[in-house]
Amino acid sequence: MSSRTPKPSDDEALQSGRRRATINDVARLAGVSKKTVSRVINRSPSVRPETREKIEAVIAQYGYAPDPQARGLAFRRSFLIGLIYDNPNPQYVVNMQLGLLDGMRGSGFELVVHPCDRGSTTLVPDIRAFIERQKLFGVVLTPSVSEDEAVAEMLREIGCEYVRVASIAVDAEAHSIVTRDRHGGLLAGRHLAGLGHRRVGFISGPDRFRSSHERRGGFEDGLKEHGAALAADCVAEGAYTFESGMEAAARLLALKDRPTAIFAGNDEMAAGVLHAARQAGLSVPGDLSVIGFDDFQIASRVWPALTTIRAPTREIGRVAADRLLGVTEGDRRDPEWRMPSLVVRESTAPPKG
Amino acid sequence: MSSRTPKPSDDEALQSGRRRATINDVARLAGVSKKTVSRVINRSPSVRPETREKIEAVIAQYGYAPDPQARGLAFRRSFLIGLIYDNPNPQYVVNMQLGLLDGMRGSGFELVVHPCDRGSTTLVPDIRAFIERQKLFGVVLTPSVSEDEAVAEMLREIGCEYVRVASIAVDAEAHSIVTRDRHGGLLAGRHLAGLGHRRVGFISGPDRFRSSHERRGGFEDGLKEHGAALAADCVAEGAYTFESGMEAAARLLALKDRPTAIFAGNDEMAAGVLHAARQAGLSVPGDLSVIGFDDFQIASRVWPALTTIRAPTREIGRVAADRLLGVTEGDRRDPEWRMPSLVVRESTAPPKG
DNA sequence: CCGACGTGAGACACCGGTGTCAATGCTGCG
DNA sequence: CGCAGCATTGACACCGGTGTCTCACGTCGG
Repeated sequence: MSSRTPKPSDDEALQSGRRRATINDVARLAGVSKKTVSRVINRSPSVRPETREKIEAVIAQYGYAPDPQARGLAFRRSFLIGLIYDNPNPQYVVNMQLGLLDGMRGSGFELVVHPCDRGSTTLVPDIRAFIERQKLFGVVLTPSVSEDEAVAEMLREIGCEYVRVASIAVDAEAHSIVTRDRHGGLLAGRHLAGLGHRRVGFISGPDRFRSSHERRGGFEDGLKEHGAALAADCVAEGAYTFESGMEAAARLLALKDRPTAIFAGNDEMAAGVLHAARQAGLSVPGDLSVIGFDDFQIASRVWPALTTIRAPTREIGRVAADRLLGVTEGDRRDPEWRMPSLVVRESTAPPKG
Repeated sequence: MSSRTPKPSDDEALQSGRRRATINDVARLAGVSKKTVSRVINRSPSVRPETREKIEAVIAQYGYAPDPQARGLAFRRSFLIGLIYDNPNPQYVVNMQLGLLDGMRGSGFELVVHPCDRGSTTLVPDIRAFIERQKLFGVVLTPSVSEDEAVAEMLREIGCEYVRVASIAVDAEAHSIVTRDRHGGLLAGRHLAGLGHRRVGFISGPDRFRSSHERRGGFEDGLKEHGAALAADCVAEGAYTFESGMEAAARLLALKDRPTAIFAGNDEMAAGVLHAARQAGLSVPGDLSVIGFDDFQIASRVWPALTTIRAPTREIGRVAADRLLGVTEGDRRDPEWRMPSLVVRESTAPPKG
């Protein structure tokens, strides 16, 4: 009994559940030192099995759980994981959160959310302050912050664990989760060209998003497989927003030789394309096929429901959490399940005539 | 100088910024005890102005910020706020998060997200474990967990600060933020009846959501103002989901004397109504007016764009954070800005003939 | 001039864990 | 039988703050 005996009232509170057990209580009740209890908690191998069992019995009996704050203070590190994002799409954010929580369940870690502004001049110090203040265990970065090298460098400098979710490998394997946007684009290209479309349009996301380029690159590859190609005048830049999609589509549909199909960089913009088509008096998919990217809720809410590329955002989130927490099994297991896939609905059809 | 002098290497690290300053450093450099520094941090009045200034100068010079974990350990409380929700709508969740973060900015608190399952039999113990483990400062509950009395009682029992966001006052004023769904329903009723609709339909949310009843109640009030009423056969129960809205609408549209307008409990279901109308060969708003609730992104993405009731979710979030952190000014200032409001788009029109 | 009193500040223990190092007991070997 | 060597365990300091109590130092009234 290394620690001072508690006042009777304290012990009473513990018995009745009004007070949570601490490591001192467990040590006292098990008749060992708190350090040994600490060893059991941390799975140190140098504890005799019978001692371990005795301690574990007390832990179970009183439902003891170590205090993350005290533990963190001693470890100089908290049990919090930060999600740092700069993404206008709520669907993406929520799915990513759900995926991360899937991967963190039962780990004792919690998720702290931190939206930020990629364009801010104080981006790096802001993120740094956030991490250092809370002594975060690690952070997950999603596009487009994940594509910022200055942020990554700062993270390395301060020694913070991190995982970057991006459409290409932007970092060492341990820090990078690839979303294979290029493959998604390929599926879109194959699908449209396979239906017989030859003059097709593409609406990209913002230039600063790596995914904009990957989706386009894959798209062109897919078209090529069927002998089609993306004409320069059929490319318009959007901003991954509904309005930008609508405007970009209006431009494409105003061309003399207008495309018979449009691949929009995400579902939001694809919804904008549908509106533009309606305003131009074109029917979808009769006069114009439309394909999106993401397969978020909106894809099935609009009319006609969008053919789109499903991005496994939630699954990606789970893998990111696993990676951060050092879980490695299941990660390589069948990488297919976290590849983008084609979801055919009603917005695509062969071209007329 | 109460604390031991650090090794020269430590001091060097501090100077170069490689090590963050602690309260001991500040105390030593200011020539006071750490307790006095603590007093300055906590705005204790019993510090002489000149002493305070001296300490504040050192704090500013070294960019000292107290460690939330150490502080939390001593306070027996963390600087984390939990968002506990059970809401299938990502738009709602993200807007609420943004609002909370608005209110928390600069406070030194962080937001931890915690989705849960209202239907789970272990709901109360799960939430309790979450709070006690992290010693949360407080939590924000949103519908429908916010309407669970067992959860609220547990929170009171363990002495956790909390704010419940709900459509009616479910608790003492300090713990309750009212979203005035009834008023929103009223606006919808006035709008439809004002346009001349007399036979109108209503699709409610799930029974366990208080908002389902409030929106309906307000709706009936609004109809009554114009001498209209909600017939019993024109009410269908949905689940606040797209599919449920579609199914409920299909039932209403199959009535012999079908309604000329439908008020759906939220935008997701309203989108479902649009699909059902299309399948029934009805044009909106020509043959059928549709009005939703929330004014989330989807409302303007569908076609025709939805007339809907805008719920100021983000603003509500900000108020919730203010309330939790004890900010009271600005709270009562102009309550209008956080009332639901009518947004007229293209899905409503006077009935034919 | 003296004692009561209020104010500002420090000493010390404590919050609930972990790191370091020394002590203990047991085993195997010369 | 004596001792090196390993496996276990504990004592103690420490992580970076706060609560409690004490003390030194005026000030003021009698």
